[in-house]
Amino acid sequence: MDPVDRPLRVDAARNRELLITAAEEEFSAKGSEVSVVDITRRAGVAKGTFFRHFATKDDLIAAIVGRHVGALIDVAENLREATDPGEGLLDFLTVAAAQRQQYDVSFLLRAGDDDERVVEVRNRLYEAIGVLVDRARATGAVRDDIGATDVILLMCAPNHVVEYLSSPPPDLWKRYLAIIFDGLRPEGAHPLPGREPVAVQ
Amino acid sequence: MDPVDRPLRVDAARNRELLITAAEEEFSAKGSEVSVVDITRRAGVAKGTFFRHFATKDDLIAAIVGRHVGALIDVAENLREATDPGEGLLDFLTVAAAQRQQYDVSFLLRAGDDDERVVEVRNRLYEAIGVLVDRARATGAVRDDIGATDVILLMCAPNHVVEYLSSPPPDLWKRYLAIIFDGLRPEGAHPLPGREPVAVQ
DNA sequence: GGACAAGGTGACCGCACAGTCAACTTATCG
DNA sequence: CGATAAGTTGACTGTGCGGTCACCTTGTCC
Repeated sequence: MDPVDRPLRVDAARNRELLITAAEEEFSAKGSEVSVVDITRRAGVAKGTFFRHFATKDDLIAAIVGRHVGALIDVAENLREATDPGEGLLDFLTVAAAQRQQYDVSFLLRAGDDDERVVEVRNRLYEAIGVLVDRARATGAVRDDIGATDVILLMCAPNHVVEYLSSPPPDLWKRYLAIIFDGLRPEGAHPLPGREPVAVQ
Repeated sequence: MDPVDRPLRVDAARNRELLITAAEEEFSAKGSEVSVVDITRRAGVAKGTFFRHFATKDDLIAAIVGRHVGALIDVAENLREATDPGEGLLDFLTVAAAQRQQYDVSFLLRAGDDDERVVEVRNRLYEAIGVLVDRARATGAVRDDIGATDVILLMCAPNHVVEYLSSPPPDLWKRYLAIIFDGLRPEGAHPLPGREPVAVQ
């Protein structure tokens, strides 16, 4: 339908990148309470420019999520071949938490978000995590009564819990990832109530 | 200073209670994104009535936090005498999570909240938790490299993680409390990176 | 270099929000 | 009762938001 996939003019490409970067920085600094003018002010462009590149604010969010979750999917897929699957899963969770420490877009993954692009990339990520969890469980690196959904739900917790501090040390999340991962190990595990929830979304 | 502490007129007392209850229900249903008109509509009173009882929206929030956190402080103080301190700590975390399942006001406890009434009641809660953690650690029920601040930070995680599902089973938090508490036990604990953060706020 | 489409701009719109207030209603008390 | 202070009401204000658009600027291509 589109006549040609004509490339962006150089100034347009630069402004688009400025907007995405500015948005990441704003979301990182202020959480989810960021307005379009906040973003354009940091990017140094006018409001109209924002809406030339992104039809709605949610479009920009989908672009950011695509970028970050795409990177995470790559990490997860590379770790499929890890010789020690338990280490592979822990490595993935570490990379994921470190990424969120810089640009936390995890609130964009919460259920109830109806944007189809976000849902699609989220599902691809969750499939990739499922592979890592299954391998880790098969080798006894994690307890056998947990599944991929459990890991997905717990994945963001190390980053979230440190937000109760007003200025947490930048790598405090490592401490809570270690505690939670110890809870996933088979040694000294107490039986879990209920059953694994069926799926995310 | 006040001339007399004259009691509220009966209709005023009833409306005040209606507003607090309606606010709890709204916060419980929609999270933190609740407007004053949402609350007054559910309470069945006009907007002006809200602002006669609470000077600002934050005043109402402080009243709700006071009520809920006060109840939690009572629970923590009663569990000081528990014969098994490990069970006592787990009982406290269970009651706290169950309470949040109904009315989650944990977002009101996040750092950066400047309301002094909220800060004061929060600190009293954290002191009470500190006693429970110290006793549990002294008897070897929890690993010796964690402290009260760690438990405080992890306390809300079981409720938060289930919010990534669109309609989680109502007691799914029990599963993640069990996993996290297993991570706090001494059996099979791997050494933690970093050190315990100094304090909340 | 000139023509023109692509891109940039900021005043503007409609809306939802927290908070105000003058006019009205009612519980309380002698 | 009747008087009056206490409480209620909803239209109103000001602010900030996401999004629009007519006009202006500039990169691109011959």
